Amino acid sequence: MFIKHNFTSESELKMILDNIYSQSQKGKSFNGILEAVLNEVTIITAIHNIKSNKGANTPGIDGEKMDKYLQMDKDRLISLIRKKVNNYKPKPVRRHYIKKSNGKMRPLGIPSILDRIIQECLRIIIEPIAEAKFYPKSYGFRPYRATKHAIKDITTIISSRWKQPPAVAIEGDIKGYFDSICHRKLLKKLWKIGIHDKRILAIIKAMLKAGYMENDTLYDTETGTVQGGIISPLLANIYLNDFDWMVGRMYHYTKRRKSSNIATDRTRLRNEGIIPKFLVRFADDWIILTSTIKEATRLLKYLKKYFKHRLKLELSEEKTLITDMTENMAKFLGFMIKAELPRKTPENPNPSTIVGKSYPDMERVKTKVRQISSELKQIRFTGKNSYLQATIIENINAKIIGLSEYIKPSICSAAFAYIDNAINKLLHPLKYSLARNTGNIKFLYVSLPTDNKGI
DNA sequence: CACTTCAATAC
RNA sequence: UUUGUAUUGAAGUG
Repeated sequence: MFIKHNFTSESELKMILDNIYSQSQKGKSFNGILEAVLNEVTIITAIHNIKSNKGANTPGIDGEKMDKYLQMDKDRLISLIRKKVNNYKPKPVRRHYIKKSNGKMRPLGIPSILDRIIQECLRIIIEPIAEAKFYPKSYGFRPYRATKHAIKDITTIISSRWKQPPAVAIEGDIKGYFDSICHRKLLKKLWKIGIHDKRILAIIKAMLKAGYMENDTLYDTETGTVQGGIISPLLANIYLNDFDWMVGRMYHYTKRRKSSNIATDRTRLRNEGIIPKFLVRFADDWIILTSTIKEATRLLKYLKKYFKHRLKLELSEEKTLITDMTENMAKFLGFMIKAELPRKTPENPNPSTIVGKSYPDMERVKTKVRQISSELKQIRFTGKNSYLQATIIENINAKIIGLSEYIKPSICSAAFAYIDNAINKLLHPLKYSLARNTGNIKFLYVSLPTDNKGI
């Protein structure tokens, strides 16, 4: 279908986007996308969306900052963007390396501000098309979805009364995912997902092929989508969407599923010899739950080939693991997942059905606590400067709350006790105290010293 | 009550 | 020192 593109207000744009989503969900494809992308309202909202991004003042290769475009006359800016997009030649991205948590370096590609604006214009229109066709159990980079939903999904799958629970996990790790995406295959998938506008595909292709500048030398980008590009997360999800549904069709979304009653369906599938398989994905991190080691091994062998030939991606030999969660824990998104009998309760003194449980990954918690502790020690060197002390404490509070909120959805009492203990030990000699909220969940919070309460 | 802006954290 | 999403906190407008 043709996308309406004569909208004149932001609310009208929102309605059109809602409509695109529901049409796309019905399997429709779209053309005339470029006109909607270059509508004045789209351009203005794109700038509005990204103007206060953290990197708005960090320029790309051309040295221009966001201010320049914010100060520019509106009509001039719009015609500038339209002119640029016509026969689009995006600037190469600026290379910058940042440290990852594991010590390795991550190559960022920083597009010029104008290219970022254009990417956001595209994202606004394309996102609802893709979003409607995405696999429901893909959680990374998607609106209204977070890691806790992915974890919850896994534990409920294990817990939902099975004859033979899917307690064997294939933990998948894709080597250098963003940087390995095959341009040709990605463009095919964009078409397949419903983007039937050749001009849009040409623009995206130009973005992918923009190249990068490092030490005044221009390098080609023959694979990958730049980490730092506004549409990159969306493209990354589109690239793995076929994989998601391929695994999904093996069991959860199989065409053999007929009954609305899950239990009868399950029995029938079992009688047909179909073994449960559930994929949960978060960006490049994925896990498949199945019932036996044998089936997991068989599937993994197939998936390695699938990734290599169908996606031109490689699975990490060391980090792609098969785990029997009744014996060992699987790691996913900073959590440890276990399949075990539930705790004994008066109502259920002899539990027999296995349930899925998630715990914080204590190794990660410990390294986070070490980081926080070293910052906490800085307070000693502030002397009597209470303003400086308050700043440090505010900052540490933010970190403790951030960590607590993240691990809260799992079984976290042991982790909280650990954090509590570690921080308290440091606080005692510093004569600070630890506040604790009164709710049912214990969580840690370094309180401001009483004489600093007013700041 | 609903909406906006600005910090920070996690992946 | 980028991008995306989620979360928490603060401030403001009607």
